[in-house]
Amino acid sequence: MPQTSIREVARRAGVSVGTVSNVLNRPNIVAEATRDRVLAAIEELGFVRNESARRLRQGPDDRPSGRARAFGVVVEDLTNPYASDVARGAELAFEEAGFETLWLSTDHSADRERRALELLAEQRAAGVLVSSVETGPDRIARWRESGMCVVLLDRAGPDFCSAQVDHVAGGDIAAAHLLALGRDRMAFVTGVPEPQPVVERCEGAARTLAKAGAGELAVLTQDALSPTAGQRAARALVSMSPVPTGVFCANDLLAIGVVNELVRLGARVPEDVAVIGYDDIELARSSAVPLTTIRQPRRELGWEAAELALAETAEGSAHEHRQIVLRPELMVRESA
Amino acid sequence: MPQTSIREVARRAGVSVGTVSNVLNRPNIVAEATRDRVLAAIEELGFVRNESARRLRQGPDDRPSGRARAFGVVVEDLTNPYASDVARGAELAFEEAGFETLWLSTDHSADRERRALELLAEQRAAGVLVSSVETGPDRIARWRESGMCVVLLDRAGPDFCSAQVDHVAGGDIAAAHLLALGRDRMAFVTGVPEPQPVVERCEGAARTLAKAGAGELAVLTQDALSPTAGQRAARALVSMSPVPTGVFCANDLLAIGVVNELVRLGARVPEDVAVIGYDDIELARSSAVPLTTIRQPRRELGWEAAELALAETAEGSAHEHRQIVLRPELMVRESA
DNA sequence: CGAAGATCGTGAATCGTTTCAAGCTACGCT
DNA sequence: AGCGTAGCTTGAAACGATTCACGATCTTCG
Repeated sequence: MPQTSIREVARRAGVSVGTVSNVLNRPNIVAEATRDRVLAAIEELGFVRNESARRLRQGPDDRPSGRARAFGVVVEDLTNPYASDVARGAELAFEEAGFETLWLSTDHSADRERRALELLAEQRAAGVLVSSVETGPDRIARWRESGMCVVLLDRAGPDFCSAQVDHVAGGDIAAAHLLALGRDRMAFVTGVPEPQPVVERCEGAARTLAKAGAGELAVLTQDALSPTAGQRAARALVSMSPVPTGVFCANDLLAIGVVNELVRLGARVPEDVAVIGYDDIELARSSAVPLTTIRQPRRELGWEAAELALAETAEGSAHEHRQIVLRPELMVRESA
Repeated sequence: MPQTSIREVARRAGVSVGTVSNVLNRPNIVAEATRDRVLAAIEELGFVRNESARRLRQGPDDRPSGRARAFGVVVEDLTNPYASDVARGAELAFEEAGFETLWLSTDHSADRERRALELLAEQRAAGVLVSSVETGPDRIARWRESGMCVVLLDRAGPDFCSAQVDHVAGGDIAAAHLLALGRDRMAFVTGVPEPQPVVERCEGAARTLAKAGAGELAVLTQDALSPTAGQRAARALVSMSPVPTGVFCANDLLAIGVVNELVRLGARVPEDVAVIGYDDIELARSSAVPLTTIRQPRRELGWEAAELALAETAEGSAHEHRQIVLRPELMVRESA
């Protein structure tokens, strides 16, 4: 395990360590012959830069030392395609700006969230996009003080940059569409743990119903936001009296489960029950009854959040926090 | 940005830097009063350990210095639920052993793959699980020389530990099941870019067909492994003559698209065409026609790979490479 | 021919943390 | 009192890469 260091490369090439470093960082100021000799030595020894050492001693002597060229993206569950698409969008923006992206998921544990942010702080990441925020504001303030910029994903906060989708508007759009189809006995299907955005979708829908003078929005809460939970919800729906004529689901996975089980139980979609989902995952387009749904600009969300983080990093203390709100979009297919 | 360092904490608490370090790493050898004073100072100054410096100076003076307590998981596409489940399984094992996990995806780019592995090498990660391997063996050998252990995911290699699912057996199981149902006009639906495992599933199925003396396996290659690609495949299937009676799909997403479109086009599943998928994603269970599919032990795969990596790291040079092969399992539902 | 640039290389200082040998106290024992 | 010991603390030496003020050559031109 002889950690090949820059020093051994220098010895092998018959130059000083400073020159090796120059070959690595400003190849153009080194004479070609020397450069080739150094590169050859690097190749022969299989030298790989030690990023820790590099970060430790960094920046011209006045600048604060040692920020990594990396951002973290902390979300609740990376196995959820919504989250991984947002992360991917962010990664694209960061990559373009020459930054690495660290994907971290908290799996709904406050402990893991704290751990993830602590990790990023210890790594001296340039900043972080967080969607899951269980941590108290004091602790966040502290990380920020230590120089890491924090952008909220899908949440808002007075002292933060944030990028979010207008979920209230999404709920409104969905409910208005169902009302326009004459479906005024409406149910909202959701599952726990219920993320804030889902709560807002429900509010938006409820408000629109109230404004239109239609009946109450019946809320069915399942134990997850998954297709199988949707199937259970469908069974509950058909046993209600009267059976709702419009169903708005907290996400597409639920909606797909609801539609499949409704069809299975003999209800026609959308004739008997109109169903509308949320997210526009790829499957929505190609399920048995193509799903009408609310499309969220997912990659764009991640991309915009990343741009905010990059701006905040670049602008330094002159920075003013900005809140970006993206509007979701109704995709009309066949289920409603 | 005054990077609060251990030195300032020491000054504030009126102790030496060595003592602060001891509070951080071996709290029990420090007198309680001192420890409290140091902890208070840390709290007041908002001190966060600099992980780069820590890693740089590490290990008792003989051991090779500076391996991070982190492993990388490099897969092709983290937005694919299969990959993220494998990664999650690995993360669980690593977490239990006190290691961090870095998720990296290559998005089918050899460049990004090289970048990802280079990144891990530069970070001095303890090791890496890779499923995407476009990189030549010489370069891998080099990383390994530099002390990083490499475990192959879903691939095998003579000089590596590896964990994989027996895809040939998976193809065999699927084809045998369809044969047992009397479906001997069989098609295989796949998409490009076609991962090695998919190629093996196809081989397994073809071999089983040949052994049974049934007809050729017709192969339909689409431009992706997605539901919409599946829909296109379905349209191609019904225009074949004779129309195949059994369809084996490279993954469940394709299969769901195939089933939905077949139903839409008026074919009955499984009466007219039996369809079998691969992966057993959650949706397979709850699609319009619950999907018969081959279940892969995904988290377990990640977990086992992680255990191999941990073992290799622990055993050092005494280590002997092991190949783990997990067997997939037939899940009979309604589509076949 | 000699001074002024231009072009390259050098090597010591530095980043923040951990480790370890050595030092310091307070205490118990003879 | 003298000595040993246990319990804490100290301070300096690493770790590996980067930077920067200086040298050392080599060109160019009055």
